Amino acid sequence: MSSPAESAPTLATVAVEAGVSRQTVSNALNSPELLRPATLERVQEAVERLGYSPNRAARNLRTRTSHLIGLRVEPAVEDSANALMDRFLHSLVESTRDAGYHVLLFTGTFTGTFTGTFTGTETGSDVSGGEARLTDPLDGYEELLRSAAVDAFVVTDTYRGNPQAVWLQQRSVPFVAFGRPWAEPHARHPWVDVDGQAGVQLAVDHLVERGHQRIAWVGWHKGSYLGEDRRSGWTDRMDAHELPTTRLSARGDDTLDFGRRAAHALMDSEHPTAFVCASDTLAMGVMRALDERGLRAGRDLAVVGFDDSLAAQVCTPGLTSVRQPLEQVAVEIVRYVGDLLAHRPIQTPGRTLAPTLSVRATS
Amino acid sequence: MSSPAESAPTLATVAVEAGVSRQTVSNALNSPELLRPATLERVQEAVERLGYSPNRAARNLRTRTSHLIGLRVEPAVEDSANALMDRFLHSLVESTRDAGYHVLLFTGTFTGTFTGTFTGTETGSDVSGGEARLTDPLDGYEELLRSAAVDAFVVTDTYRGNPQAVWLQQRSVPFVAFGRPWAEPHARHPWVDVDGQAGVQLAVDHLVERGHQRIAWVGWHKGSYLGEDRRSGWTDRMDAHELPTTRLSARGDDTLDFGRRAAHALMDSEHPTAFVCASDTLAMGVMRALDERGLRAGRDLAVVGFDDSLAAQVCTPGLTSVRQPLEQVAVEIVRYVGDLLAHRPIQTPGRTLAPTLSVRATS
DNA sequence: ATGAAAGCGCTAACAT
DNA sequence: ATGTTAGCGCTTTCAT
Repeated sequence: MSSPAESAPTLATVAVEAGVSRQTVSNALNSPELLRPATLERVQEAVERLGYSPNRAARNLRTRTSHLIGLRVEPAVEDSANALMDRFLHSLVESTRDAGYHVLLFTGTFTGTFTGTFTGTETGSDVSGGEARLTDPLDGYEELLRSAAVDAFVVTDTYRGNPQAVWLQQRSVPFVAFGRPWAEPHARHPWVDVDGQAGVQLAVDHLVERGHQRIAWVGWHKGSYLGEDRRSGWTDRMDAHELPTTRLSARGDDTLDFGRRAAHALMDSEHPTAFVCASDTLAMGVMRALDERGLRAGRDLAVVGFDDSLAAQVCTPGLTSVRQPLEQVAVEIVRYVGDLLAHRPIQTPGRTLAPTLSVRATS
Repeated sequence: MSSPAESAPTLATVAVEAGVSRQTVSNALNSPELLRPATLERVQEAVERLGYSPNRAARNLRTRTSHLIGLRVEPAVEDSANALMDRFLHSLVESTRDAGYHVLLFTGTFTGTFTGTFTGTETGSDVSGGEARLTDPLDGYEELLRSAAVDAFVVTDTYRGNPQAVWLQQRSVPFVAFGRPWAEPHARHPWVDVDGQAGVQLAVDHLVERGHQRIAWVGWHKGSYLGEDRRSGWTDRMDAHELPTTRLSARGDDTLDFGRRAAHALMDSEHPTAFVCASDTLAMGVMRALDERGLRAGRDLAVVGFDDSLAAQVCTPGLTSVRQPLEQVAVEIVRYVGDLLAHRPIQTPGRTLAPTLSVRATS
């Protein structure tokens, strides 16, 4: 690279430059403790002088590893506050780098378009309040693995009932999931998850401390494991505080409009003083409903969201929200990937991390 | 993969299965037109039956390509509405896939922490209203290139005055920039950018149509090329409509708090009826200021942001915002990457795309 | 249209 | 502690 014309140096170039054999250069890089200090230094100087970096393809071919971790990205959902991906992605890239890996992004091919209300779990989908693009949830994984393009996968969309997990496990594909294997309690792959129940408990306790008694839940359909987990934090703590939950719960799509309509319905009949929501998107819908009634979140009623999205941070008034420790999630995931690839036995197959509450003006 | 024990099939396995030589299998994959239809079909059946995918490392070693495109990700900035990355990233992954490539993510190593107001352009930084993590803007590129891990880069943070572009060009690194080479008008690398001036013009015309006459600008520091480009859309159209701009402009950090303070200051002395902002983050700050004065965006005053972030979409009232055609940006970038790697001459070194205006309740 | 030979750059296994 | 040999799986000549 130092001079554009000459081709990149190889092990052989460095070997000649340092006056040693190719193997010694290889050892200097991979097992420096084998070299006599003087030789090591001579080789390192040559490496430095030539600007040598070992060719990845050659190394990958020989070692049968790529030091790449595959991550399938789903389309960003419009009209939703769910911007977790940015934060998680960077944390993941940083963690993988510290472990000597890189992240390879891929995507599924779209198999069609779906309009209506999403209910099933057999295909991935991105619901944006109406239209969704359907993708085969397994598309892309197989080819990357067979071609040895990646060593392992990080699977993030397991919350839909993760059909991937079953398939990947059957094929003994190395992967770590962000999300518990809800539908398969006996699954034995490593996973990292955030305790949604604990997060909502934090929210409820916070609201009770603030004097609220009629606290409503606005969440997702009954079929959603994640949704029910978060909701259980509400029922648990409400029961513990001996507060009513009857008719104070609404379940539906993860859309702004459902949050809005649910809030209107609840306010019409049940007069809650606070809303706890399964997502920031729903919370934004609740805020919209309050606004439409001339009410103000934080003064007239309290609202708490889930995800601590950028929208929660910058909207007015600032939305109190449960924050997932994504940085820590990424670190734990990469640790598991390391264990997997080193064939170290996985002691605990899963790890649940505790979220925190970002308190802002709406509560 | 079909049976966990047996190792992955290779060209040789397929050749035996199909009763041809290894070379013929290779041809079937890479130059199918060379084979007689009957032979081709026989080979394809064998490929299918064995679940064969060519080993990437071996192919990469031989062809000296990786079919990987490197993208450096910067940390997600907290307390900012700037969630462009999600949308852009997915578009890029999709476009690259269609072109037979994958995206490899990497990150710079942090060299320190910075507190205060960002002004320089010599290092990358992420300003989050106070503390920033500094990274060497070139870190990571060189090693990936020397080791042939990637074929080319997509460089996204060129708006800071892109020191990368100069360095990468000097080394004749193949890369395409998202963002014009503002500081180096004679740079000859391919780039794709969005016309910020045109976006703001759209916003101003929209507001004038709505009857506004005192339209204020809330933007970034004078040193920001991007910021000045967007601002010129305001001055241009204001002049064209023969509307005043004097003392109606504020420039500062890209933070919610600056937007808020700027809005207060402008309202105290200049009584604007509308605000056009260089970013959604600033617009959110303006909305905060309005709220603090008991005013309502969309009823009492108009506000327009830039980026069409998720926050703009879900906040109440919905924020009118300039939307960048990121999907198209990604497509154009990948087209340039293809030209670059195929050594096709680059006809036009840069391409500017027109944004649109997403009109919502604040205007 | 198909096959044989060579070699990309590296590291594992073995020898010294 | 260093050198020698072989081969990972593929594609690029070149020959048939």
